[in-house]
Amino acid sequence: MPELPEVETIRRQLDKVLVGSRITQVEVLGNKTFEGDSKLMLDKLILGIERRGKALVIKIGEKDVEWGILIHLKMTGQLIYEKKNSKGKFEERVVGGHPTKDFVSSLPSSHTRVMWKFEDGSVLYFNDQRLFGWVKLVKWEDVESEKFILRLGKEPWEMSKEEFRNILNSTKSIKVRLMDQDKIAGIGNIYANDALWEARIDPRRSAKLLNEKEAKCLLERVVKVLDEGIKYGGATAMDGKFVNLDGLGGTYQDHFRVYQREGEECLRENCDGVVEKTMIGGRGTFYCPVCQK
DNA sequence: TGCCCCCTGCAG
DNA sequence: CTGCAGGGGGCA
Repeated sequence: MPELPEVETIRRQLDKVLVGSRITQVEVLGNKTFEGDSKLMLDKLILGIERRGKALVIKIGEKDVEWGILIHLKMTGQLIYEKKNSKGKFEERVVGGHPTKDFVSSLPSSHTRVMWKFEDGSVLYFNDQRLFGWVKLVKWEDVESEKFILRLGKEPWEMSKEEFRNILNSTKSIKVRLMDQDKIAGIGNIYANDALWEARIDPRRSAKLLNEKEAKCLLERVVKVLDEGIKYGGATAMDGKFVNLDGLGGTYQDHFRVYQREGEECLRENCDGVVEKTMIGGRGTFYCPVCQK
């Protein structure tokens, strides 16, 4: 469910609350989510929180032995950090991921798959409704050679316009290509739709038919909407349900260009188009048929 | 390169 | 009840 801006928001939040904590207990519920020997995480310190594309990497260790906890939230994964005071009252709750009532319910919930408990009594929950997400423990030196990490393309910010043009050499639709994590990492359905609207490009067009100017513009707009997504803390649709929580209630949804705006007026000045919805590669695709060519 | 699959839950 | 959900892997 989360794309790069949502995962980056979660990363920044966890970085503030988790680094320096010591894991005292780990619980794995069910056998689908976690891969590795969970006992190896016991007594380790959280050293840092990193991100690779849409995956999080929590660096843990003790002395010279370091491990990486790879986490992919896929469509419905959530990370919820909860800290209570000595009276058992919520002191802090940091949430990120798929917007369900799990965010405001008592934990663990029926969707909790992994729990990490820390020395100070705080707990990190990995919840996942649809069981697509995964958590994997690997030695730190093996993180970069993990299959998922190894395949990832560059982040949009690191990509030159020449490199971007090269990855567009495909008969696939431009939208499908933008979302191909092996080619460029981090873009999902929301930001692909919105970046294409920004660049005035029809998402159904074949990637290889974009000219140099269009490709350059598109890369700029990808960076623009991702930056904006991060600035607004990602997109969530919890509609104020974050009351009393120091949460990750992002507000990018208030800035959607076309995503989920089917039937509404195109936001471009002097365009009288109405946003349409179609399916590309099995994913809902929103665009303005008037100004996106 | 397209399709189907992994799953659960919710809106229409 | 069907279709759809912000992801990605495997298959031919």
